[in-house]
Parts: sequence; structure tokens; C-alpha cells
Amino acid sequence: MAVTMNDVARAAGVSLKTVSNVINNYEFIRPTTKQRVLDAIDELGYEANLTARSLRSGKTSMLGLVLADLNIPYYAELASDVMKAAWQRGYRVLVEQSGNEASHERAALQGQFRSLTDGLLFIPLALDADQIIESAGKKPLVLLGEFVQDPRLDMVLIRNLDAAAAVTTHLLSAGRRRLAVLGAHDGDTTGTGGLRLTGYKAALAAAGVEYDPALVVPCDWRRDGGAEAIGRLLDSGVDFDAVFGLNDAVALGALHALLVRGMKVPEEIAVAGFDDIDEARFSSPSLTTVAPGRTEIAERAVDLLIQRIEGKGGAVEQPEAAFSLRVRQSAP
Amino acid sequence: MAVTMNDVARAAGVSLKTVSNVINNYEFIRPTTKQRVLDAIDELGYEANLTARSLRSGKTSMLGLVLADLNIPYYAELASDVMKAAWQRGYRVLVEQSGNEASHERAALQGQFRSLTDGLLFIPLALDADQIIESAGKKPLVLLGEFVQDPRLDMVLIRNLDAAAAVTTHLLSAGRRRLAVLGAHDGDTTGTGGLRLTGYKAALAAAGVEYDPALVVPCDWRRDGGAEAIGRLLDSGVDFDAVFGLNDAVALGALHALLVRGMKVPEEIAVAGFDDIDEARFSSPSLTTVAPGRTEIAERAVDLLIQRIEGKGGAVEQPEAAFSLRVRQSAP
DNA sequence: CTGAAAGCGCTTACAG
DNA sequence: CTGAAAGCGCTTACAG
Repeated sequence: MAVTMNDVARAAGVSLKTVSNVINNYEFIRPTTKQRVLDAIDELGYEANLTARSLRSGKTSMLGLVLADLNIPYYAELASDVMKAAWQRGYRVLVEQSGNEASHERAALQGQFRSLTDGLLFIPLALDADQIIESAGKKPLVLLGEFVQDPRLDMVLIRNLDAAAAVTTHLLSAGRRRLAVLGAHDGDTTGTGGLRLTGYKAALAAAGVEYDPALVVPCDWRRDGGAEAIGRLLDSGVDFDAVFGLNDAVALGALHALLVRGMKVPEEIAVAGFDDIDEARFSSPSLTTVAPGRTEIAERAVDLLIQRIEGKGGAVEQPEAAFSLRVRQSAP
Repeated sequence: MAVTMNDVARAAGVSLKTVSNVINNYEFIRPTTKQRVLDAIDELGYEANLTARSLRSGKTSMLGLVLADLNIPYYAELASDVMKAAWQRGYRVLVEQSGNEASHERAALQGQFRSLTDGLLFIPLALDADQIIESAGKKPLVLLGEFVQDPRLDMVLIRNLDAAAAVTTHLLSAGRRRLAVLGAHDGDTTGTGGLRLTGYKAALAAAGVEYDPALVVPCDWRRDGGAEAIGRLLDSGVDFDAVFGLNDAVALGALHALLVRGMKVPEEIAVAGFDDIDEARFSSPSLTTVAPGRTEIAERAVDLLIQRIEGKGGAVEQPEAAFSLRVRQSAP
């Protein structure tokens, strides 16, 4: 059997409560008593049973993080940042992969899994705001990402519109005029893709460049999606001199496909992405992109969630992280 | 307050034990009783409190996974596979990042964190076998990766030697004779790097090609490490016609640096890696590499750990996963 | 087939 | 400053 607080109390010749006081850094303990308890803990190799503590206190000191899949670099990097931020604040993170499926997202939101966490960070992809509100229990919930936007929910936002506009303006400033966009449908205005497309349009308008729907190519937000989309675009015969992948994976897939087809990047076609995943620095040519403030997002989300957990209620909060353009070789 | 089993028992007009029996699928319950309990559960929206269950049963149904950092694609992809395998078997995974530091690895091994898991999957990088055995508590432990090899510890192995030899043989078969190796020191024989270097040497010997220590360049196993190593190699004036990065990150960094310097890949220099991370398929040119059997590793490790947790002891097991060469453009 | 009781290892009022 | 008792929500022998 493991060593318990009772064993420590007996060894130190004090009551259970005193051991508890020492462990929880209660202020008013006679120094000699405290030392005796600490010695006993050391000697017996006592370690707190977190399960018991959780049951009694109603706090697990764990945060849930629901995302699509760690195979996706942006999510892996975000998860890493979330775990570091949580760790520093005394929390651990239980990651759950939804595989981008509504049933899994719903299960994560209301399943018994939630009894293991004090609150949830959630990157919704399949459920909408109403479904989230309906499925969510009473425990605190903070959304990440921006597919869902709703005034009723706490969330940390990416400045999608402005960041996408910054990328577009950068491409325009280099003299490009026919900017293909990969990863959205022509009419989109909501969700991550819609917001970034809107930013793209706004920047075009500001520069007096006409918007051409033929340059907007929908695709999966993965490398193969980008590669395949660029293929369709080239085959369609539409003329373009730059590609804006709505995330880095798409941009990197497109970059690859362009090079395979013998195009010169950036000489003939400039390429830019969105996310600034680690890989963007090391592609060849390296990828121009925009960093959405991933670490800041992770920290603000963790802070906000912990604030809710610790009962400091208040109005819904929706902070935005700062972004920054990263100009590299693919679009100088 | 949340709904408890007591509430369900009262609503169904049965005892606590009967509710427990229903929840745990105890076989011999009168169907009508069972139905009444199930109805009550539904009606009240009861959900088991996993913390309480853990405290009483001594089982948490969580596995710990200790790795360096999810920012590293291979670990992120492995973590994803581990989580999927664990999930299918009724376990959850609590990931902990060691940052490749001995103190963090030790903390993960013996910290109170362990009281939250039934067993640990551990990718050791800083601690050696003796330190691991000394630090590890009594809970089951299965090692992943192969930096540490020791007959006393359960672990799932990569066939580093044979897989590295396969890559080397492939490069030789294409007529390359001066194969640079990035990511090991000349004398290494142990650890991941040493084993892969040994495989490289064995393949050279089998082909009657002389081993030249000047072609072995140590570096960090990251993209920037590979880029920097290839720079040193080129500056040193040593002649080479192929590069074997001991992992894909190194190979991709080297590939990038070669292209930046205006070398043609694979015409002038062939490049190959090790790991088959997702990115290897989408680099430009795509990367020839060897897949170490990541999904199989994850599944066997999870299976072995659960086997230990469930008390099926037995002799130390050290299964090896099957590897397979992936020939792509960088070294056809 | 079902019940009443004990107890997992803590923290939390309540006393003193 | 410290103690004795209760109880968090389950599961597990032990009865019947």
C-alpha cells in the first residue's frame, strides 16, 4: 500500500489535520511542528494521492483540451503551448482528439471525461455555437480558434481579417495583381476561411484591385489539399502570379506542387500562408506567412479558463491575440 | 450538486449496490430492475464521477505519456497514435513534456502526477537505464524509442540498425559512394544515433565501400541542426554525393540548406531521412526515408502497458516494430 | 438476485 | 496553533 497522510501523522506524532496544514502551506503552524511533519514526509517518501484530493475538494487541477488531431502541426504546436502555460499555473492538460467529428466533439463536451477536468479548452470544428451551448455542461468552457463566433461564449480570437489583409497587402506591394486564394469558397464570410477571405477582399479593395472569384479555390486545409487545389487552378488556365494559402499546410502543399510542375517560386509565382508553423521557416524556399500569436493565444485562453474555474465570473470575454507578418523567401 | 448514484438509487427504488451493478454490467440482474435503474439514470442525467471511482478502485484508466515536446513532429504524430490506441482500449492519455531535461523526466517518473495514471509510456532522452529504474515507482512502465536499451525494462523497439542499413543500401544501389551522415558522432554505437550509424556502417561494409569518419557530422536532431551541419560539411570541403539525415527533421533541414546553396537534389546530392513524418511526403523534392512503424509502435506499447497494468506479469518484453523504406524524389 | 456497511485518502467545517 | 469527526461518490467484500 502507498504511504498515506495517516502514516505521516503517526510518524510525526501529530493529527491528520496538521499534516494537511503543512502540505497546503497553512500559515500558522509552529515551525518545530512543521519541521517534524516535513521530516516524516521525507522519511516515508509520502506523496499526495491526487485522486483523493480531487474527490474531496471537487477540483482536479486538470484542463481538457479538445482539438481535431495532433497530426496537424498547428494543433500540435498550440497544444504544446497550452500545456506549458497550464503547467506554469499548476494545471495539467488532458488532450482529446475529436477527429473533426461532431459526435466526438459532443462527447468531449458532455462525456464523463469532463468529470476529470475543471474546465475545457475547445477548438470547435464541427459543432456550431447553439450546439456547443446546448451540449456543454456547467463547467467553464473557453473556445479557441475562430470557426465559431458567438457573443455568449468566452473565446480567444485570432485577428483573421486583419492578418489576412496584411498578407494580401504584402503580396500586392510586391507588384502581384492576380492573387489566388486556396482554402475558401467564393461566398464564404464566416468561419476561419470566410474571415480570412474577407480580409483578402478588403485588402484588394483598398488597393483598387478587382476581386476575381475564379481565383478562389476551395480545398481541405491540409498539404494534399493545397497541392491538389493548385493543380486544379493550373489546369483551369486561370492566370495568377501569387498564391495565398489560407493556412501554412495548404500553402506548403501548393508550393510543393508548383515546384514539381517546374514553376519558379517566387520569381513566377509568390506563395504565402497563414499560421507560421515551425515548418514554414524550413521549407524551400522558406514560406512567407503570418504568425497569429499562438503562444499568446494559449496563455490567454489558459488564463481565462482558470479565471472562470476559480469563480471570478463576469461578462463574456473575447480577447484577440496580436499577429505579425513573417516575410520570407517564397514572397519577399 | 451533481447527480450521484444515491439519487439514482432513490429514484429507482433500489439500493446503491444495484445501481453499481447495473453500471458495471453485472450479469445477474432482473431485467425489470435493470430497466428501472437505466430509466432513472436517463431521467436524472446521471454521470459517473470518475474521480470517486478511481479513489475506490485504485484504477484511474489513464496512461501517462512522457515525451520531449509536441512541437517535434515525430512525437506529435506518435502521441496521436498512442492516444487513439489507448482510447480504443478504454484508457485516456495524460501527456507530459519533459523538454529533454533530466529533472523533468525524473519528476514525471516519480512525481505525484503518477498517482493520476495507472502506468507510464516513456520516451527517455536524458536519463539512462539505471536512473530510470531508480526513479521509477512501482507502477508499470513501458519505454518507447530506443535511446535507452536495457534487458530489465519493458520497451518497444525500432529496428534502427536494419532500417538505417536499408536506407544506406538504397543510396548505394543508386550509385552513390560518398554518403554523409548527419546527426551522430564518429564513435557512437549506442542510443538512437549510434544504432543508426552502426547500420550505416554495416551497409557500407556489405557493399565494400570504405567508411570515412569525415562524412559523419554531429548535430541537433532538428531542422536547423541539419541545415547548420550541411553548411559545416560544405565549408569543410569534404566531397559527398548523398546525405543521410538520421531523422527526417535533420534531412529536411539539410535539404533546405542544399537547395539554398544552389545544389541540385537529387541530381548532385541525394538526400534521405528516417521517421517518415507526414511532412516528408510534401517537401520539395519529397523525401526518401524509412518508416519505423509508428502506429505499430504505439499500439504495441499501449497493449504491453495495459497488460502490465492488468496484472498479467511475465518476463520483460521488447517487441520490435516492422520498418519499411519509402523511396521518393530526393533519392530515387 | 439485492441490501447495508465499510472504506479508498484526502479536505473541510467545527471546536478548542 | 492543533485535534476529532464528517464526508466527497464511488466499489467491494460480506450477508442474505
